[in-house]
Amino acid sequence: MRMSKLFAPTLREVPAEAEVVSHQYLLRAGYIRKTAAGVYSYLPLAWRVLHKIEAIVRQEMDRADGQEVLLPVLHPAELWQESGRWDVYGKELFRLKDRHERDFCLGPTHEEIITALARGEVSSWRDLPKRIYQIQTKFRDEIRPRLGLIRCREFIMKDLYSFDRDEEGLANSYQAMYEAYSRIFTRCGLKFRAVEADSGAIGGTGSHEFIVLAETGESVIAYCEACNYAANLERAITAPVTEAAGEEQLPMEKVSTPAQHTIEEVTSFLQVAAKKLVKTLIYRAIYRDREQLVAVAVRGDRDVNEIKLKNALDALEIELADAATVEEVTGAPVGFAGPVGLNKVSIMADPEVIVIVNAVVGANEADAHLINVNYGRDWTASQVIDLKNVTAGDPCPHCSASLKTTRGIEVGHIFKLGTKYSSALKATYLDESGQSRYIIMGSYGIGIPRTMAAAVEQCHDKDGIIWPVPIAPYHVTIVPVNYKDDRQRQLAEEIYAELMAAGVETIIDDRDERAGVKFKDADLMGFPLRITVGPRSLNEGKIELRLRADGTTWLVDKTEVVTKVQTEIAARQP
RNA sequence: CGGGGCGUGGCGCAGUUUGGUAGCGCACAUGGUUUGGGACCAUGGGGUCGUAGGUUCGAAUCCUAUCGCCCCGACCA
Repeated sequence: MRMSKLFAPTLREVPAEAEVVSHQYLLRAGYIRKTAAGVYSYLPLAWRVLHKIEAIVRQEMDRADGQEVLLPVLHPAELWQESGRWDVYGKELFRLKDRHERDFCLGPTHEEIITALARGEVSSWRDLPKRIYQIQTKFRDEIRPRLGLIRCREFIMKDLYSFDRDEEGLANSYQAMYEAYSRIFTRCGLKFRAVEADSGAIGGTGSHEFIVLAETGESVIAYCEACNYAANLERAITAPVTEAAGEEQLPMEKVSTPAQHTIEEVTSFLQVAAKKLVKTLIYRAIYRDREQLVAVAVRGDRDVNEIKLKNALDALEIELADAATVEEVTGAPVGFAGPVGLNKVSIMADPEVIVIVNAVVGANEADAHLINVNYGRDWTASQVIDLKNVTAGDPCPHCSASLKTTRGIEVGHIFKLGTKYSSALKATYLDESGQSRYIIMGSYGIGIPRTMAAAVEQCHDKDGIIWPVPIAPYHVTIVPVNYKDDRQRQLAEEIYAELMAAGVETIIDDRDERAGVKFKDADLMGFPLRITVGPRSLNEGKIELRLRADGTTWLVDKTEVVTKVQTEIAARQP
């Protein structure tokens, strides 16, 4: 490709709307342009990168017995009503009507479509297993699109659905996908971790997320370097605490703590560690037909994990109760709630709380706390269940080594669905004994543009993108320092022709621009290799080959350029 | 949806407080000088100041409404 013809307008300045590096560089280097909030046009360079990612995904899906199809974007409401998600999916679903006032939506995911397809076409155990996938544009009316390509309202996703006869079959499919995903992201040249995830509203019995490690990510994960434990913070757990040793239980006592509301205030006022405090929060749990208030007790140095709480309560939504409600329930202003004598609501306690000896808790009256509170003697919970966020340094639940935390971008998610959709949509097959059974399903997604953005988040420097070779839009760019110089131009064109003939994906910067401009653009666009044709090396009869990643430069003979380029590219294909 | 911020040429911004008919840098075009890390000089083109009402002799500027965009939160494969 000739730079003079390439449609990749670069920007010197950072557009004001771009906050994260992937967004900034993809805009500046001419890969994408925004069409509306969370809706982007992919320009030629981006489209090449996306194709490369898709090609890797296809190969691995096919290798794992996936079969590619293309399903509709436009979904009739009936299928979504049948699964119940027409109501449940909420405002995130893009809805529309046709000219006859019939309801449709734009597909945010395709469980309904694929399950409806399967129920018509799969009838016997002989038809299973099947693994069907597509790469297709999805629509989700996100509450807040953000971070450029990382959270869009329209995006390309690979989604595969597995259909099995039983749990064992599902386990096979799930494992096959787990391995395929690991290969995909490895082949894309990305640093990632597969983590245990909350399966959320999608439901099912198991789920892993594939997280590309990057500081700007929306996900926080906890992982152990000593064993292979890794989980999204939403569901990460820590090894159970053992009984605190030795300390003798003292008589409970009320102390005055005027205007000491927060954990920090109380710990410094009473000179006790936050670990000795019980943080008591009042939550409102919302169900389909009712609401319920609960008190949640975690250790003073902990944060409540609202996902765990929501799951434990099996509620549709949960939210912190407002100040008036807290006062009504506890009889005290916010900041003085405690589990002792709290009888208007049930109490859910984190296991760490009940082993504290001589704890400090709110007294349920203004400006007072209780000290030397002990579980069992002074109060009891209606349920003791893990409700906290783990933090770095907590012991690993598997091996007790110290957990670490890091941020990342969720690029893939695999779910065991079980019969959630097959039962709702009546997708059954006849087993070997002639009995009708629901098909056991799994669903497995990869965000393609998000993967591209995640790669940029992970692979860049102050000058621009540094593409991993497997997903780079072009492998090498040739920069004649002065294209108008006959000798440089001829040699550059010669090398270009040779590389093209050898099948190397090459750009030649044939623009009448100053060298600096071409270098800057090449760095910004992130091609892994750069060939510089200029007087310096030309006078020695050599060509310069430079590695974008670390600036390594080789002076090679003209006749060896193609081989050297091919060698360096091959060396960087995981 | 709650909180905050912003809409002025393709991009980045000034001008708004104090109303007087739009400006700077980049990019773009032409000519010249340059040419190994975003050159310089000269000339030039391009903007109903998001939109709609209102106030006023006069509105980018004041008022009202509305649309769009960004950030934080809630939410979310």
